[in-house]
Amino acid sequence: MPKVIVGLSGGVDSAVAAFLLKKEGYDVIGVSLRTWLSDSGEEGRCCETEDARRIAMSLGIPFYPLNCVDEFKDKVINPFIDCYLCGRTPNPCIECNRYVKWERLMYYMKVLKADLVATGHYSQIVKKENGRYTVKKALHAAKDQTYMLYRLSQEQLELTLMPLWKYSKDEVRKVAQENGIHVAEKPDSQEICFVPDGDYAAYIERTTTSPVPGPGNFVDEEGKIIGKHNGIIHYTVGQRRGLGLPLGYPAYVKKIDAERNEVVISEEAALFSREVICERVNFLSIPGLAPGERIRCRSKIRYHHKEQDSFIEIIGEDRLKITFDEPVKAATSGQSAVFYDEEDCVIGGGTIL
RNA sequence: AGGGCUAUCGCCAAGCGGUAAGGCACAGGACUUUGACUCCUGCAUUCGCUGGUUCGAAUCCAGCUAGCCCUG
Repeated sequence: MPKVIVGLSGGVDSAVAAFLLKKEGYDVIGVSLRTWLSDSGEEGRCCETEDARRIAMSLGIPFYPLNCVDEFKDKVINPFIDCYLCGRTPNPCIECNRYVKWERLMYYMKVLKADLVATGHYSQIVKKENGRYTVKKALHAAKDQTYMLYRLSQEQLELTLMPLWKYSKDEVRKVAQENGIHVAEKPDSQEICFVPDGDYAAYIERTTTSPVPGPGNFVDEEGKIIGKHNGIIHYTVGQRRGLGLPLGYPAYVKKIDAERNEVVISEEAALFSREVICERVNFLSIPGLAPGERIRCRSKIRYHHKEQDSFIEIIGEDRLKITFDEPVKAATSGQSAVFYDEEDCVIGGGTIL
């Protein structure tokens, strides 16, 4: 049977993924990626090695805790910080998946002479008729994680198994319970794994050696000063709470102007736009778009967003334009947009400019 | 110095003699493998102060205080 390297996070999902693969007869090896260490030495939710070790032991599979703190810092944390310092809003999970998780899993797959890697993501990997690999929305849309996976490479997808694609979260927990997996009731992960307290701004301030932009002005769309902000890293486009601006109507962040150290405020209606431009585009189900080619798809501009009818087209060197039928709210620079075809497969995605 | 107007939650603001609307802001919670959004809950025993009238006053009266406007 093929030998498969399973990334064990210490949570239920990857544990059950490993369990299912073993049951199917795969030669399963558990691997845990230690991606960061907090000041106190505690581990984040994404890499709780001890839980992972116990899971591997109870499944009776070999287990290797692997250190990738340096890569994680280089590929995820530093870009995350730089992104905020530029007034944008990063999505570290997407970068981590592509450049740390899969990169490392594939590396150890080769080192351990395994054939495949596997994770506990809720997503299906499919090979399209054109020979390209892509991810397809999981059967249970509530847990669909294709959005976080759009940046994976063809090679990564080709050699990956995601056994949970047809399961719901409840079913996964049930499988865990029935088979004595001790993390069956463990809560889902949330927050940024390397910022367990959720205060990412404080994290940036104590972590970076770069100067962090300080307080500046809140301005309205005409540029009129309407208040003081605490520093641009504290805000994100579409944000409402925490502004402290009693304008009489709900006030939202429309734009962050890092150059002027200003945060532009508007009412909700001004947040909508039909066109969104992306960079760093990665295609999955198709090799790319020809100049002038314009295809119909459904696109989402954030993880918790349902896909909206749209067209996509290339408008320049690594620039893709999405045109939505109906305006979408608060497209946020730094977040990702992902495009789906009529079969719920990911066409590709990119970072919103 | 005269005349007028206004004083209700952090901000805005209803109320006009019958026992304090609402919005914004804020806090807490839910949701969530990113950040947001959203949703739910909470948020003035008290109406500038002191007296008075009344069964009953934020609402009427008087004085005081503060702010704004006009005239000098």
